[in-house]
Amino acid sequence: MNPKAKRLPLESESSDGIGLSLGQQVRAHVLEKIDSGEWREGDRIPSESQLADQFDASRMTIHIALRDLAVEGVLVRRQGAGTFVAARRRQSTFLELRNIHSEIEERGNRHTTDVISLERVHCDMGLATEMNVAPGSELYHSVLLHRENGRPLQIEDRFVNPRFSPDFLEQDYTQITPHQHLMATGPLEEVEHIIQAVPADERSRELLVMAPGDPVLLLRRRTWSRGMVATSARLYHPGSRFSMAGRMVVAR
Amino acid sequence: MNPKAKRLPLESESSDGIGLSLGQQVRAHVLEKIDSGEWREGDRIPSESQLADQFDASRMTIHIALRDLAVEGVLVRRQGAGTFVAARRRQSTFLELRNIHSEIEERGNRHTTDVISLERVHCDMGLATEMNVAPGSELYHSVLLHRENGRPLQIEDRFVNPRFSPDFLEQDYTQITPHQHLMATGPLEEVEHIIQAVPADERSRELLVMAPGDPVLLLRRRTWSRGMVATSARLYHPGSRFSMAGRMVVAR
DNA sequence: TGTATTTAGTTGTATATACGTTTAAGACAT
DNA sequence: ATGTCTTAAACGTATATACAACTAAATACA
Repeated sequence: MNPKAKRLPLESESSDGIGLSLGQQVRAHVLEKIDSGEWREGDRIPSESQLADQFDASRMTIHIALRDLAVEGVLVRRQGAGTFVAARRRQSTFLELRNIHSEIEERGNRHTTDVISLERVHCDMGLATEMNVAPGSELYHSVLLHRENGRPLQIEDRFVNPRFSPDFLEQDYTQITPHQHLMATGPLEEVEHIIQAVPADERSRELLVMAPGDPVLLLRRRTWSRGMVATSARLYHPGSRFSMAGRMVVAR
Repeated sequence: MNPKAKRLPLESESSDGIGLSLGQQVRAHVLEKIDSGEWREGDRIPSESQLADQFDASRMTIHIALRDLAVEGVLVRRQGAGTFVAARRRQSTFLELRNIHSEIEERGNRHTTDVISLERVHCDMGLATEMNVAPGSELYHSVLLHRENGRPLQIEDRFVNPRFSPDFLEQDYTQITPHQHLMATGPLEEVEHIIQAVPADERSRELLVMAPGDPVLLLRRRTWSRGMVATSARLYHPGSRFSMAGRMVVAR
């Protein structure tokens, strides 16, 4: 690299990095490439030297920026091989977006889905609050029954914001899960979970083939994407056949 | 600092850092000081220059080591002020060690505890497996009723390994919670949580003053410390008055 | 006494350089 | 086709230096 004038600290002229230090610009650049999807999981990103040329920075500056991202788990670096986009961080079991499909398959069992209903609805006040839309707005509503080896395990009662997923009703939910479709539709930004034990209502008792007196373990989940409530789901499970477990090693 | 001979990479002579790079030695040193309790939360640690002298390293080497620890959340660094030991990382709501006392107080309510029983027991096969001790071993057993503003909210049914906390039975659980006592007894290493919805048994219905048909939200928790199962607890909550909620922003 | 101002100390950022370590791919011989 | 060797490329670690930015305490001043 040619000798270059000392740059004025904290005074950067780059088009997309106003006010950011060089290292921060590099960081932002990498995160933007990943967020935009241009660089995907496992992709190799440009080498330190290439980025150093591109940003007119020294290799050490690039090195430290990438190193930080590696410590944070965004990148994986392999000496001699290169720098790669890390696999998305797994969340802890409870807060993980529990995907009934993967869950069942991980146990080596067969997952099937019955579509109970799939329709447009207009929301009432309560639902409008829940989905953060205007009362009376159109929403998509699906009710599915998930089975493990034929045995009912979960009723998925879901409302979807059409603005988030306009083609939600056109999918074949015997083939993919709404979860899969929605995850492919937009980036997950925030999740809210509420766990409750409730008495079984009639629909649950019938669809889930529950014994009298057996309560329901209800998981309510709202997810945010692109700044809106993308979907709100109620997941009903038979208390006698379903529990949620998580184990964690305490940090430090 | 005096000019010093180039050190042979990866060949360190320090007493407690055999085979570790300089940066790793610094890292290990800092973590050891924190783990041993010599440096506590909020303490200011030696400056980069002091550590550089101490390790006969350049300030940049120290800087990068401390910077990494800051990214990981072990340290907090304030330009101009110094480097401090960070507060212990909070865990996410679900997996957080839910402490009924803080939970109630955070809502601005009054927490009281009834001691239902507190005794020595000898464990059967199932309990021995659960606590990972020999069948017939002595265990401590406590049953407490936690109230929020006088209203029953949780039955805490707990077994404790005497080897972990020999003085468990001598505490006054109307004043402190077992949770507080146990946390002060040893470092938390691992936690297992299982959440279930179960029909209310007679004891729960009575103690928790539950309506007929109201199910119990049961949280089972085992914690490991110093390599053993320190305690196993069953926390019973009235389904109609209790839910667990958690909200998280998705990483990245 | 109370308020600015200065100053020493500390971290933040960046560069240029040097050499070690690891990986993957190509060359080559078998 | 297979295995070995070489080599270029990529990351890892460390140093010395320079200056910017910030903080807290000391100092000067009104």
